[in-house]
Amino acid sequence: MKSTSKGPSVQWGPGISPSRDEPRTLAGQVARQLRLDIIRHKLEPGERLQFDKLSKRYEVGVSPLREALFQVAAQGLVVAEDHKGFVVAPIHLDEMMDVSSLRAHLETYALSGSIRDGREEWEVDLLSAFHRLKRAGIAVSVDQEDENLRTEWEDRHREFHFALCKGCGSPWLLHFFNELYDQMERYRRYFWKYAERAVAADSEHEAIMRAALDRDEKRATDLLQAHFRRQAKLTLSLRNKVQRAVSATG
Amino acid sequence: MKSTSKGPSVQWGPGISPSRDEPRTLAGQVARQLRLDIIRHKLEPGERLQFDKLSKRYEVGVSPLREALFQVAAQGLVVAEDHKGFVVAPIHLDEMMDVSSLRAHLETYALSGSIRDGREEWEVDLLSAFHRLKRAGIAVSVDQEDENLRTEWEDRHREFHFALCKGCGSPWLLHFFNELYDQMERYRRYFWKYAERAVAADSEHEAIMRAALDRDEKRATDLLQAHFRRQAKLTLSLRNKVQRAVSATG
DNA sequence: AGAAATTGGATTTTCGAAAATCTTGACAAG
DNA sequence: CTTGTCAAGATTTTCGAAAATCCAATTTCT
Repeated sequence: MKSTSKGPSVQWGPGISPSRDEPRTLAGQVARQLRLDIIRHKLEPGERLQFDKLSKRYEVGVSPLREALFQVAAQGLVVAEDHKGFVVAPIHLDEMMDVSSLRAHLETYALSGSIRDGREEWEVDLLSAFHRLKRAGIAVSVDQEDENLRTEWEDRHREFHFALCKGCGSPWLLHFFNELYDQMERYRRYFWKYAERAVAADSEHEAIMRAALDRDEKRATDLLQAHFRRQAKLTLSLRNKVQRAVSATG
Repeated sequence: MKSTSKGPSVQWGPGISPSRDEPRTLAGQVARQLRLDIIRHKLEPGERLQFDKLSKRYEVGVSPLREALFQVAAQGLVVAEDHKGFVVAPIHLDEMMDVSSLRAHLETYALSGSIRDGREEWEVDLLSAFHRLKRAGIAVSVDQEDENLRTEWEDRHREFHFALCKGCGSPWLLHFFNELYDQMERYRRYFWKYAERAVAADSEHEAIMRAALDRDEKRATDLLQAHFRRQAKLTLSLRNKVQRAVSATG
Protein backbone atom coordinates (compact mmCIF):
# COMPACT_ATOMS: atom_id res chain seq x y z
CA MET A 1 0.00 0.00 0.00
CA LYS A 2 2.12 2.86 -1.26
CA SER A 3 1.29 6.46 -0.52
CA THR A 4 -0.54 8.13 -3.36
CA SER A 5 2.01 10.92 -3.38
CA LYS A 6 4.79 10.75 -5.92
CA GLY A 7 7.21 13.21 -4.34
CA PRO A 8 10.59 11.81 -3.35
CA SER A 9 10.06 12.77 0.29
CA VAL A 10 13.11 13.00 2.51
CA GLN A 11 15.86 10.43 2.26
CA TRP A 12 17.01 10.70 5.87
CA GLY A 13 15.65 10.38 9.33
CA PRO A 14 14.55 7.51 11.54
CA GLY A 15 11.99 4.89 10.66
CA ILE A 16 13.58 4.31 7.32
CA SER A 17 15.91 1.91 9.08
CA PRO A 18 14.04 -1.39 9.35
CA SER A 19 11.95 -1.42 6.22
CA ARG A 20 8.54 -0.93 7.75
CA ASP A 21 6.50 -2.16 4.83
CA GLU A 22 6.86 -5.64 3.42
CA PRO A 23 10.04 -6.79 5.08
CA ARG A 24 11.90 -9.34 3.00
CA THR A 25 13.61 -11.16 5.82
CA LEU A 26 12.13 -13.53 8.37
CA ALA A 27 13.33 -11.30 11.19
CA GLY A 28 11.48 -8.33 9.76
CA GLN A 29 8.30 -10.27 9.10
CA VAL A 30 8.29 -11.69 12.60
CA ALA A 31 8.91 -8.25 14.06
CA ARG A 32 5.92 -6.89 12.16
CA GLN A 33 3.67 -9.72 13.24
CA LEU A 34 4.91 -9.53 16.80
CA ARG A 35 4.01 -5.86 16.97
CA LEU A 36 0.53 -6.57 15.69
CA ASP A 37 0.02 -9.52 18.01
CA ILE A 38 1.01 -7.45 21.01
CA ILE A 39 -0.97 -4.35 20.09
CA ARG A 40 -4.04 -6.45 19.36
CA HIS A 41 -3.63 -8.56 22.49
CA LYS A 42 -3.07 -11.78 20.65
CA LEU A 43 -0.24 -11.93 23.16
CA GLU A 44 -1.15 -10.81 26.65
CA PRO A 45 0.65 -8.16 28.68
CA GLY A 46 3.30 -9.65 30.93
CA GLU A 47 3.32 -12.93 29.05
CA ARG A 48 6.68 -14.64 28.75
CA LEU A 49 7.98 -14.93 25.20
CA GLN A 50 9.91 -18.19 25.10
CA PHE A 51 11.86 -19.16 22.06
CA ASP A 52 10.59 -22.67 21.57
CA LYS A 53 6.98 -21.50 21.82
CA LEU A 54 7.48 -18.52 19.53
CA SER A 55 9.47 -20.74 17.22
CA LYS A 56 6.45 -22.96 16.71
CA ARG A 57 4.03 -20.05 16.57
CA TYR A 58 5.86 -18.20 13.81
CA GLU A 59 7.66 -21.16 12.28
CA VAL A 60 11.14 -19.68 12.34
CA GLY A 61 14.42 -20.41 14.08
CA VAL A 62 15.76 -18.55 17.05
CA SER A 63 18.05 -16.22 15.12
CA PRO A 64 15.32 -14.25 13.34
CA LEU A 65 13.24 -14.46 16.50
CA ARG A 66 15.84 -12.78 18.66
CA GLU A 67 16.42 -10.10 16.08
CA ALA A 68 12.71 -9.42 15.87
CA LEU A 69 12.37 -9.30 19.64
CA PHE A 70 15.18 -6.77 19.93
CA GLN A 71 13.51 -4.56 17.36
CA VAL A 72 10.22 -4.60 19.18
CA ALA A 73 11.93 -4.25 22.54
CA ALA A 74 13.56 -1.04 21.37
CA GLN A 75 10.04 0.20 20.76
CA GLY A 76 8.94 -0.63 24.28
CA LEU A 77 6.36 -3.24 23.39
CA VAL A 78 8.42 -6.04 24.91
CA VAL A 79 10.86 -5.96 27.78
CA ALA A 80 14.18 -7.79 27.66
CA GLU A 81 16.17 -8.92 30.63
CA ASP A 82 19.61 -10.42 30.16
CA HIS A 83 19.71 -14.17 30.41
CA LYS A 84 16.09 -14.26 31.46
CA GLY A 85 14.40 -13.69 28.17
CA PHE A 86 11.69 -11.47 26.82
CA VAL A 87 8.27 -10.51 28.16
CA VAL A 88 5.37 -8.67 26.61
CA ALA A 89 5.48 -5.21 28.15
CA PRO A 90 3.11 -5.12 31.13
CA ILE A 91 0.14 -2.79 31.32
CA HIS A 92 0.44 0.16 33.67
CA LEU A 93 -2.29 2.74 33.97
CA ASP A 94 0.34 5.29 34.97
CA GLU A 95 2.21 4.61 31.77
CA MET A 96 -0.95 4.99 29.77
CA MET A 97 -1.47 8.41 31.25
CA ASP A 98 2.10 9.29 30.41
CA VAL A 99 1.81 8.09 26.83
CA SER A 100 -1.55 9.74 26.44
CA SER A 101 -0.55 13.18 27.61
CA LEU A 102 2.75 13.18 25.76
CA ARG A 103 1.04 12.07 22.61
CA ALA A 104 -1.49 14.86 22.94
CA HIS A 105 1.27 17.38 23.31
CA LEU A 106 3.36 16.10 20.42
CA GLU A 107 0.45 15.77 18.06
CA THR A 108 -0.71 19.28 18.82
CA TYR A 109 2.80 20.53 18.20
CA ALA A 110 2.99 18.63 14.94
CA LEU A 111 -0.39 19.92 13.81
CA SER A 112 0.78 23.48 14.39
CA GLY A 113 3.79 22.72 12.23
CA SER A 114 1.62 21.23 9.51
CA ILE A 115 -0.63 24.25 9.44
CA ARG A 116 2.33 26.58 9.22
CA ASP A 117 4.45 24.60 6.72
CA GLY A 118 2.16 22.01 5.12
CA ARG A 119 2.08 22.08 1.35
CA GLU A 120 -0.69 21.22 -1.06
CA GLU A 121 0.28 17.58 -1.03
CA TRP A 122 -0.38 17.54 2.70
CA GLU A 123 -3.87 18.96 2.21
CA VAL A 124 -4.71 16.34 -0.36
CA ASP A 125 -3.42 13.51 1.79
CA LEU A 126 -5.37 14.79 4.75
CA LEU A 127 -8.60 15.03 2.81
CA SER A 128 -8.24 11.55 1.43
CA ALA A 129 -7.36 10.15 4.83
CA PHE A 130 -10.48 11.67 6.30
CA HIS A 131 -12.56 10.31 3.49
CA ARG A 132 -11.32 6.80 4.14
CA LEU A 133 -11.88 7.23 7.87
CA LYS A 134 -15.44 8.32 7.27
CA ARG A 135 -16.16 5.34 5.03
CA ALA A 136 -14.71 2.97 7.59
CA GLY A 137 -16.78 4.62 10.30
CA ILE A 138 -19.95 4.04 8.35
CA ALA A 139 -19.03 0.42 7.79
CA VAL A 140 -18.42 -0.07 11.49
CA SER A 141 -21.71 1.50 12.47
CA VAL A 142 -23.51 -1.06 10.33
CA ASP A 143 -22.05 -4.03 12.19
CA GLN A 144 -20.60 -2.98 15.52
CA GLU A 145 -19.39 -6.47 16.33
CA ASP A 146 -17.32 -7.22 13.26
CA GLU A 147 -13.73 -7.38 14.45
CA ASN A 148 -12.28 -6.84 10.99
CA LEU A 149 -14.27 -3.68 10.40
CA ARG A 150 -13.24 -2.46 13.79
CA THR A 151 -9.59 -3.06 12.95
CA GLU A 152 -10.04 -1.43 9.58
CA TRP A 153 -11.40 1.65 11.30
CA GLU A 154 -8.49 1.67 13.75
CA ASP A 155 -6.04 1.70 10.85
CA ARG A 156 -7.87 4.51 9.10
CA HIS A 157 -8.00 6.40 12.38
CA ARG A 158 -4.25 6.17 12.78
CA GLU A 159 -3.70 7.27 9.22
CA PHE A 160 -5.95 10.27 9.70
CA HIS A 161 -4.12 11.45 12.78
CA PHE A 162 -0.84 10.78 11.04
CA ALA A 163 -2.00 12.82 8.09
CA LEU A 164 -2.69 15.72 10.43
CA CYS A 165 0.92 15.63 11.59
CA LYS A 166 2.58 14.74 8.33
CA GLY A 167 2.79 18.26 6.95
CA CYS A 168 5.09 19.42 9.71
CA GLY A 169 8.01 17.98 7.76
CA SER A 170 9.84 16.61 10.80
CA PRO A 171 10.71 12.93 10.35
CA TRP A 172 11.77 12.61 13.96
CA LEU A 173 8.55 14.06 15.26
CA LEU A 174 6.59 11.69 13.04
CA HIS A 175 8.73 8.81 14.26
CA PHE A 176 7.86 9.59 17.86
CA PHE A 177 4.23 9.97 16.89
CA ASN A 178 4.24 6.43 15.53
CA GLU A 179 5.88 4.98 18.60
CA LEU A 180 3.39 6.63 20.89
CA TYR A 181 0.47 5.69 18.70
CA ASP A 182 1.44 2.02 18.84
CA GLN A 183 1.50 2.23 22.62
CA MET A 184 -1.79 4.09 22.74
CA GLU A 185 -3.56 1.70 20.42
CA ARG A 186 -2.57 -1.21 22.60
CA TYR A 187 -4.00 0.48 25.66
CA ARG A 188 -7.16 1.43 23.86
CA ARG A 189 -7.72 -2.14 22.73
CA TYR A 190 -7.01 -3.31 26.24
CA PHE A 191 -9.96 -1.34 27.52
CA TRP A 192 -12.16 -2.49 24.71
CA LYS A 193 -11.89 -6.00 25.99
CA TYR A 194 -13.81 -5.01 29.07
CA ALA A 195 -16.07 -2.21 27.94
CA GLU A 196 -18.73 -1.68 25.35
CA ARG A 197 -17.50 -0.08 22.18
CA ALA A 198 -17.36 3.67 22.12
CA VAL A 199 -18.92 5.25 19.08
CA ALA A 200 -16.44 7.21 17.06
CA ALA A 201 -17.00 10.91 16.82
CA ASP A 202 -16.02 11.51 13.24
CA SER A 203 -17.67 14.91 13.39
CA GLU A 204 -14.84 16.00 15.65
CA HIS A 205 -12.31 14.71 13.16
CA GLU A 206 -13.98 16.62 10.39
CA ALA A 207 -14.01 19.85 12.37
CA ILE A 208 -10.32 19.50 13.13
CA MET A 209 -9.53 18.85 9.50
CA ARG A 210 -11.53 21.85 8.29
CA ALA A 211 -9.79 24.17 10.70
CA ALA A 212 -6.44 22.75 9.64
CA LEU A 213 -7.16 23.21 5.95
CA ASP A 214 -8.31 26.76 6.71
CA ARG A 215 -4.88 27.25 8.29
CA ASP A 216 -6.58 28.36 11.46
CA GLU A 217 -3.91 27.20 13.87
CA LYS A 218 -5.56 28.26 17.10
CA ARG A 219 -8.91 26.80 16.28
CA ALA A 220 -7.45 23.56 14.95
CA THR A 221 -5.23 22.94 17.95
CA ASP A 222 -8.01 23.86 20.35
CA LEU A 223 -10.31 21.35 18.70
CA LEU A 224 -7.62 18.72 18.75
CA GLN A 225 -6.95 19.29 22.43
CA ALA A 226 -10.66 19.04 23.15
CA HIS A 227 -10.69 15.81 21.14
CA PHE A 228 -7.94 14.39 23.35
CA ARG A 229 -9.56 15.61 26.54
CA ARG A 230 -12.78 13.90 25.59
CA GLN A 231 -10.97 10.68 24.81
CA ALA A 232 -9.09 10.85 28.08
CA LYS A 233 -12.30 11.37 30.03
CA LEU A 234 -13.94 8.48 28.26
CA THR A 235 -10.95 6.28 28.98
CA LEU A 236 -10.92 7.25 32.62
CA SER A 237 -14.51 6.15 32.93
CA LEU A 238 -13.53 2.73 31.61
CA ARG A 239 -10.73 2.52 34.09
CA ASN A 240 -13.00 1.50 36.94
CA LYS A 241 -14.64 -1.24 34.97
CA VAL A 242 -11.27 -2.60 33.96
CA GLN A 243 -9.99 -2.61 37.49
CA ARG A 244 -13.06 -4.40 38.66
CA ALA A 245 -12.76 -6.95 35.87
CA VAL A 246 -9.05 -7.51 36.49
CA SER A 247 -9.40 -7.94 40.22
CA ALA A 248 -12.25 -10.35 39.62
CA THR A 249 -10.30 -12.62 37.24
CA GLY A 250 -6.78 -12.23 38.54
CA MET B 1 27.47 4.27 38.16
CA LYS B 2 24.16 4.18 39.94
CA SER B 3 22.13 7.28 40.60
CA THR B 4 22.67 8.69 44.04
CA SER B 5 18.95 8.63 44.68
CA LYS B 6 17.54 5.73 46.62
CA GLY B 7 13.90 6.04 45.61
CA PRO B 8 12.44 3.08 43.73
CA SER B 9 11.66 5.28 40.74
CA VAL B 10 9.06 3.98 38.30
CA GLN B 11 9.03 0.34 37.28
CA TRP B 12 7.51 0.90 33.88
CA GLY B 13 8.21 2.83 30.74
CA PRO B 14 10.68 2.53 27.87
CA GLY B 15 14.44 2.40 28.19
CA ILE B 16 14.24 -0.16 30.91
CA SER B 17 14.04 -2.78 28.19
CA PRO B 18 17.61 -3.45 27.07
CA SER B 19 19.56 -3.04 30.29
CA ARG B 20 21.36 0.19 29.51
CA ASP B 21 24.07 -0.09 32.12
CA GLU B 22 26.49 -2.99 32.24
CA PRO B 23 24.84 -5.41 29.83
CA ARG B 24 25.68 -9.00 30.66
CA THR B 25 25.37 -10.40 27.16
CA LEU B 26 27.71 -9.98 24.23
CA ALA B 27 24.90 -8.50 22.18
CA GLY B 28 24.28 -5.82 24.77
CA GLN B 29 27.94 -5.00 25.20
CA VAL B 30 28.46 -4.70 21.48
CA ALA B 31 25.37 -2.51 21.16
CA ARG B 32 26.74 -0.19 23.82
CA GLN B 33 30.16 0.01 22.20
CA LEU B 34 28.66 0.42 18.76
CA ARG B 35 26.64 3.41 19.93
CA LEU B 36 29.75 5.02 21.40
CA ASP B 37 31.86 4.29 18.34
CA ILE B 38 29.27 5.87 16.08
CA ILE B 39 28.57 8.91 18.26
CA ARG B 40 32.28 9.53 18.68
CA HIS B 41 33.03 8.95 14.99
CA LYS B 42 35.20 5.95 15.58
CA LEU B 43 33.00 4.67 12.78
CA GLU B 44 32.33 7.14 10.02
CA PRO B 45 28.92 8.22 8.74
CA GLY B 46 27.81 6.17 5.77
CA GLU B 47 30.39 3.46 6.45
CA ARG B 48 29.32 -0.08 5.67
CA LEU B 49 29.14 -2.35 8.69
CA GLN B 50 30.12 -5.78 7.41
CA PHE B 51 29.91 -8.77 9.65
CA ASP B 52 33.34 -10.24 9.14
CA LYS B 53 34.96 -6.86 9.79
CA LEU B 54 32.85 -6.11 12.84
CA SER B 55 33.37 -9.67 13.99
CA LYS B 56 37.11 -9.09 14.17
CA ARG B 57 36.75 -5.60 15.62
CA TYR B 58 34.56 -6.64 18.54
CA GLU B 59 35.63 -10.28 18.71
CA VAL B 60 32.16 -11.80 18.64
CA GLY B 61 30.18 -13.99 16.28
CA VAL B 62 27.51 -12.81 13.93
CA SER B 63 24.55 -13.61 16.19
CA PRO B 64 25.29 -11.05 18.90
CA LEU B 65 26.44 -8.64 16.19
CA ARG B 66 23.13 -8.72 14.37
CA GLU B 67 21.20 -8.32 17.58
CA ALA B 68 23.32 -5.34 18.53
CA LEU B 69 22.93 -3.78 15.11
CA PHE B 70 19.15 -4.08 15.28
CA GLN B 71 19.10 -2.38 18.65
CA VAL B 72 21.15 0.53 17.41
CA ALA B 73 19.23 0.65 14.15
CA ALA B 74 15.99 1.10 16.07
CA GLN B 75 17.63 4.17 17.56
CA GLY B 76 18.47 5.57 14.16
CA LEU B 77 22.25 5.50 14.49
CA VAL B 78 22.57 2.81 11.86
CA VAL B 79 20.43 2.07 8.85
CA ALA B 80 19.43 -1.45 7.86
CA GLU B 81 18.45 -2.59 4.42
CA ASP B 82 17.17 -6.10 3.88
CA HIS B 83 19.72 -8.45 2.38
CA LYS B 84 22.14 -5.60 1.91
CA GLY B 85 23.38 -5.13 5.43
CA PHE B 86 23.89 -2.26 7.80
CA VAL B 87 25.39 1.17 7.36
CA VAL B 88 26.31 3.88 9.83
CA ALA B 89 23.57 6.46 9.52
CA PRO B 90 24.71 9.17 7.11
CA ILE B 91 25.09 12.78 8.13
CA HIS B 92 22.44 15.19 6.84
CA LEU B 93 22.46 18.82 7.80
CA ASP B 94 18.71 18.88 7.33
CA GLU B 95 18.33 16.09 9.82
CA MET B 96 20.52 17.90 12.28
CA MET B 97 18.25 20.91 12.07
CA ASP B 98 15.28 18.63 12.64
CA VAL B 99 16.84 16.91 15.63
CA SER B 100 18.06 20.19 17.02
CA SER B 101 14.76 22.02 16.90
CA LEU B 102 12.73 19.08 18.16
CA ARG B 103 15.15 18.56 20.98
CA ALA B 104 14.87 22.21 21.93
CA HIS B 105 11.11 21.94 22.01
CA LEU B 106 10.99 18.73 24.00
CA GLU B 107 13.58 19.82 26.51
CA THR B 108 11.77 23.08 27.10
CA TYR B 109 8.55 21.18 27.60
CA ALA B 110 10.24 18.78 30.00
CA LEU B 111 11.81 21.62 31.96
CA SER B 112 8.40 23.19 32.40
CA GLY B 113 7.18 19.90 33.75
CA SER B 114 10.10 19.62 36.12
CA ILE B 115 9.54 23.09 37.50
CA ARG B 116 5.88 22.36 38.02
CA ASP B 117 6.16 18.82 39.42
CA GLY B 118 9.81 18.31 40.39
CA ARG B 119 10.34 17.17 43.97
CA GLU B 120 13.20 17.83 46.32
CA GLU B 121 15.14 14.88 44.97
CA TRP B 122 15.08 16.55 41.57
CA GLU B 123 16.55 19.74 42.98
CA VAL B 124 19.37 17.85 44.65
CA ASP B 125 20.17 15.86 41.52
CA LEU B 126 20.19 19.02 39.46
CA LEU B 127 22.51 20.83 41.81
CA SER B 128 24.93 17.95 41.92
CA ALA B 129 24.83 17.54 38.15
CA PHE B 130 25.70 21.18 37.72
CA HIS B 131 28.51 20.90 40.19
CA ARG B 132 30.04 18.04 38.26
CA LEU B 133 29.60 19.91 35.00
CA LYS B 134 31.37 22.93 36.42
CA ARG B 135 34.30 20.85 37.66
CA ALA B 136 34.60 19.17 34.28
CA GLY B 137 34.47 22.55 32.57
CA ILE B 138 37.38 23.80 34.66
CA ALA B 139 39.37 20.69 33.88
CA VAL B 140 38.78 21.14 30.17
CA SER B 141 39.81 24.79 30.25
CA VAL B 142 43.17 23.73 31.67
CA ASP B 143 44.00 21.47 28.76
CA GLN B 144 41.78 22.17 25.79
CA GLU B 145 43.33 19.39 23.71
CA ASP B 146 42.84 16.46 26.06
CA GLU B 147 40.31 14.21 24.38
CA ASN B 148 39.41 12.39 27.59
CA LEU B 149 38.64 15.58 29.46
CA ARG B 150 36.58 16.73 26.52
CA THR B 151 34.60 13.49 26.59
CA GLU B 152 34.23 13.74 30.34
CA TRP B 153 32.74 17.19 29.93
CA GLU B 154 30.39 15.93 27.23
CA ASP B 155 29.07 13.27 29.60
CA ARG B 156 28.58 15.77 32.42
CA HIS B 157 26.87 18.08 29.98
CA ARG B 158 24.40 15.43 28.98
CA GLU B 159 23.73 14.57 32.59
CA PHE B 160 23.08 18.19 33.44
CA HIS B 161 20.55 18.64 30.68
CA PHE B 162 19.00 15.33 31.62
CA ALA B 163 18.78 16.48 35.22
CA LEU B 164 16.88 19.54 34.07
CA CYS B 165 14.27 17.29 32.46
CA LYS B 166 14.23 14.49 34.97
CA GLY B 167 11.79 16.10 37.39
CA CYS B 168 8.97 16.08 34.86
CA GLY B 169 8.28 12.47 35.78
CA SER B 170 7.52 11.29 32.24
CA PRO B 171 9.62 8.24 31.33
CA TRP B 172 8.61 8.47 27.71
CA LEU B 173 9.61 12.09 27.43
CA LEU B 174 12.97 11.27 29.00
CA HIS B 175 13.35 8.36 26.62
CA PHE B 176 12.89 10.63 23.64
CA PHE B 177 15.26 13.13 25.18
CA ASN B 178 17.95 10.46 25.30
CA GLU B 179 17.41 9.40 21.72
CA LEU B 180 17.64 12.94 20.47
CA TYR B 181 20.63 13.72 22.63
CA ASP B 182 22.55 10.79 21.16
CA GLN B 183 21.82 12.10 17.70
CA MET B 184 22.75 15.64 18.67
CA GLU B 185 26.00 14.63 20.30
CA ARG B 186 27.07 12.83 17.17
CA TYR B 187 26.43 15.89 15.07
CA ARG B 188 28.21 18.15 17.53
CA ARG B 189 31.27 15.93 17.47
CA TYR B 190 31.12 15.86 13.70
CA PHE B 191 31.58 19.59 13.59
CA TRP B 192 34.29 19.49 16.16
CA LYS B 193 36.41 17.54 13.76
CA TYR B 194 36.60 20.54 11.48
CA ALA B 195 36.36 23.53 13.77
CA GLU B 196 38.24 24.91 16.72
CA ARG B 197 36.70 23.96 20.03
CA ALA B 198 33.96 26.21 21.31
CA VAL B 199 34.32 27.28 24.88
CA ALA B 200 31.46 26.11 27.02
CA ALA B 201 29.27 28.76 28.53
CA ASP B 202 28.65 27.26 31.95
CA SER B 203 27.37 30.59 33.16
CA GLU B 204 24.32 30.01 31.00
CA HIS B 205 23.82 26.61 32.54
CA GLU B 206 24.02 28.08 36.00
CA ALA B 207 21.49 30.77 35.21
CA ILE B 208 19.07 28.18 33.86
CA MET B 209 19.49 26.04 36.93
CA ARG B 210 18.92 28.95 39.31
CA ALA B 211 15.74 29.94 37.57
CA ALA B 212 14.58 26.35 37.64
CA LEU B 213 15.28 25.94 41.33
CA ASP B 214 13.44 29.22 41.95
CA ARG B 215 10.49 27.61 40.16
CA ASP B 216 10.43 30.54 37.77
CA GLU B 217 9.07 28.71 34.77
CA LYS B 218 8.98 31.58 32.32
CA ARG B 219 12.47 32.77 33.10
CA ALA B 220 13.94 29.28 33.08
CA THR B 221 12.44 28.30 29.76
CA ASP B 222 13.35 31.62 28.20
CA LEU B 223 16.95 31.15 29.27
CA LEU B 224 16.95 27.61 27.97
CA GLN B 225 15.55 28.70 24.63
CA ALA B 226 18.20 31.41 24.40
CA HIS B 227 20.79 28.75 25.21
CA PHE B 228 19.59 26.64 22.32
CA ARG B 229 19.40 29.57 19.94
CA ARG B 230 22.96 30.49 20.75
CA GLN B 231 24.09 26.92 20.16
CA ALA B 232 22.22 26.78 16.90
CA LYS B 233 23.80 30.00 15.71
CA LEU B 234 27.23 28.77 16.65
CA THR B 235 26.59 25.52 14.83
CA LEU B 236 25.40 27.30 11.73
CA SER B 237 28.62 29.25 11.60
CA LEU B 238 30.52 25.99 11.57
CA ARG B 239 28.38 24.67 8.78
CA ASN B 240 30.25 26.59 6.13
CA LYS B 241 33.62 25.38 7.30
CA VAL B 242 32.37 21.83 7.30
CA GLN B 243 30.97 22.08 3.83
CA ARG B 244 34.22 23.52 2.59
CA ALA B 245 36.18 20.79 4.31
CA VAL B 246 33.93 18.04 3.02
CA SER B 247 33.93 19.24 -0.55
CA ALA B 248 37.69 19.53 -0.37
CA THR B 249 38.29 15.97 0.82
CA GLY B 250 35.36 14.20 -0.77
C1' DA C 1 26.78 -2.47 -30.30
C1' DG C 2 22.98 -2.91 -26.91
C1' DA C 3 19.89 -5.53 -24.06
C1' DA C 4 18.89 -9.62 -21.56
C1' DA C 5 20.29 -13.68 -19.33
C1' DT C 6 23.96 -16.10 -16.51
C1' DT C 7 27.62 -17.27 -13.80
C1' DG C 8 30.83 -16.84 -9.78
C1' DG C 9 32.23 -14.72 -5.69
C1' DA C 10 31.09 -11.92 -1.84
C1' DT C 11 27.79 -10.99 1.81
C1' DT C 12 23.83 -11.51 4.39
C1' DT C 13 20.44 -14.47 6.53
C1' DT C 14 19.03 -18.63 8.73
C1' DC C 15 19.46 -23.01 10.94
C1' DG C 16 20.91 -26.57 14.32
C1' DA C 17 23.75 -27.67 17.96
C1' DA C 18 27.08 -26.43 21.69
C1' DA C 19 28.01 -23.43 25.60
C1' DA C 20 26.59 -20.52 29.28
C1' DT C 21 23.26 -19.02 32.55
C1' DC C 22 19.24 -19.30 35.33
C1' DT C 23 15.65 -21.81 38.17
C1' DT C 24 13.98 -25.20 41.08
C1' DG C 25 14.06 -28.40 44.55
C1' DA C 26 16.48 -31.53 47.42
C1' DC C 27 19.64 -31.97 50.93
C1' DA C 28 22.87 -30.64 54.63
C1' DA C 29 24.46 -27.48 58.21
C1' DG C 30 23.79 -24.04 61.67
C1' DC D 1 13.06 -23.76 61.47
C1' DT D 2 16.03 -21.16 58.67
C1' DT D 3 19.91 -20.66 55.72
C1' DG D 4 23.14 -22.07 52.32
C1' DT D 5 25.04 -25.37 48.87
C1' DC D 6 24.67 -28.16 45.04
C1' DA D 7 22.92 -30.86 41.23
C1' DA D 8 19.41 -31.46 37.28
C1' DG D 9 16.50 -29.56 34.08
C1' DA D 10 14.97 -25.77 31.51
C1' DT D 11 16.04 -21.65 28.89
C1' DT D 12 18.79 -18.31 26.89
C1' DT D 13 22.91 -17.04 24.42
C1' DT D 14 26.52 -17.92 21.20
C1' DC D 15 28.97 -20.22 17.62
C1' DG D 16 30.01 -22.34 13.03
C1' DA D 17 28.31 -23.84 8.89
C1' DA D 18 24.58 -24.17 5.37
C1' DA D 19 21.25 -21.69 2.60
C1' DA D 20 19.66 -17.66 0.34
C1' DT D 21 20.43 -13.31 -1.73
C1' DC D 22 22.91 -9.70 -3.96
C1' DC D 23 26.37 -7.64 -7.10
C1' DA D 24 29.38 -7.22 -10.95
C1' DA D 25 31.33 -9.06 -14.88
C1' DT D 26 30.86 -12.08 -18.64
C1' DT D 27 28.35 -14.30 -22.09
C1' DT D 28 24.54 -14.78 -25.28
C1' DC D 29 21.06 -13.25 -28.24
C1' DT D 30 18.90 -9.68 -31.26
